[in-house]
Amino acid sequence: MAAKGSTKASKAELFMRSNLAQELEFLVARMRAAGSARANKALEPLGLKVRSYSVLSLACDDVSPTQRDLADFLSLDPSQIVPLVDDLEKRGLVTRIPDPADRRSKVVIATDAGQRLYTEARKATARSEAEALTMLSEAERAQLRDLLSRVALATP
Amino acid sequence: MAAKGSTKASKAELFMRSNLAQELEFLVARMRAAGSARANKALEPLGLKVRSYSVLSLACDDVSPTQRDLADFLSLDPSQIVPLVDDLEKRGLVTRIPDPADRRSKVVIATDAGQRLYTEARKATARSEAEALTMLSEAERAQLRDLLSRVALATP
DNA sequence: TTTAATTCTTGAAAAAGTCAATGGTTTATT
DNA sequence: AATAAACCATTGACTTTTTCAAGAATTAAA
Repeated sequence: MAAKGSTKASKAELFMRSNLAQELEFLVARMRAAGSARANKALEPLGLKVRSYSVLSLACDDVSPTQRDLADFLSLDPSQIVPLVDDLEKRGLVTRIPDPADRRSKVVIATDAGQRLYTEARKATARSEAEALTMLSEAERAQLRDLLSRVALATP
Repeated sequence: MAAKGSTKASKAELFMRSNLAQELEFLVARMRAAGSARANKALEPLGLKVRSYSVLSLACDDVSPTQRDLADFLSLDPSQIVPLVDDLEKRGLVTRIPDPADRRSKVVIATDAGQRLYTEARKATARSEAEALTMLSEAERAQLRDLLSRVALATP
């Protein structure tokens, strides 16, 4: 093959040096696109997506999340939580428990079946995350996790 | 006010310690949600969104992106690029130039007006990014940028 | 030359996001 | 205590985004 102006490899490098590629917002969006595609694939055999997995995870945790809590923490509209919990509840993975302290709220708690499925799902997302981070050392992964959590969990 | 079991502050801390909050995928999704909301607001006065800004940025750069390049680099379907470029082109900010080397492709290049708007828009996104990173030192921001770019720009 | 791939584009369908309104409940104000 | 204001889950309408498949034009491979 003769020189054709630009090979595929050098073009990729060109894009990596673009101004946009230096912007954090772009890098985060790109990482999220690749990451959620990969995670969705890993979760598919379990009948979960990133969204429903996130709800299930919090329902398994000891945080006793109300649906409002879920909406806030997952950056979703409260109306989006409804069908997510509906689906998990229909499948017997979580239950809505009216909060005794505030009967407006419903706390979403995992059933035993939900806990078991979560254990499997967590393995899948861990593998998926490891795949995404092969180019980083263990120390670098810890560093990235620390920096990201400080930014992502900052109280607005 | 009497102790009510859990204050709002301690509940937030509880969520921050949840298993989900340790997952990179989740942190990235959350950071992206907050970041793109903020950036969209910052770009609104200029008639841009994160998407159209990204296209404009690459059209201003010296990478001569085809629409396919834009789709790949921005993690979008090629059919999503069409209306984005349509809009920018209607506003006289970019032009579609048929690639002489491959007449199937169209290279998207910014006009002078596009370059000028981009200069303003870049200031807005820079401010937006700075707002999001107030809790990090300059060294930590550089570190985060480095780690993120190594992950987000890795050749799949 | 024929076949296969690729690029842009269109259009349809599914999924996700936004927003206002409602019934039931709690908090704040008077 | 009574009234008003605020809040939660849910519904429904609406817009935007995403995903796919197909087609015309062009290039690459056989």
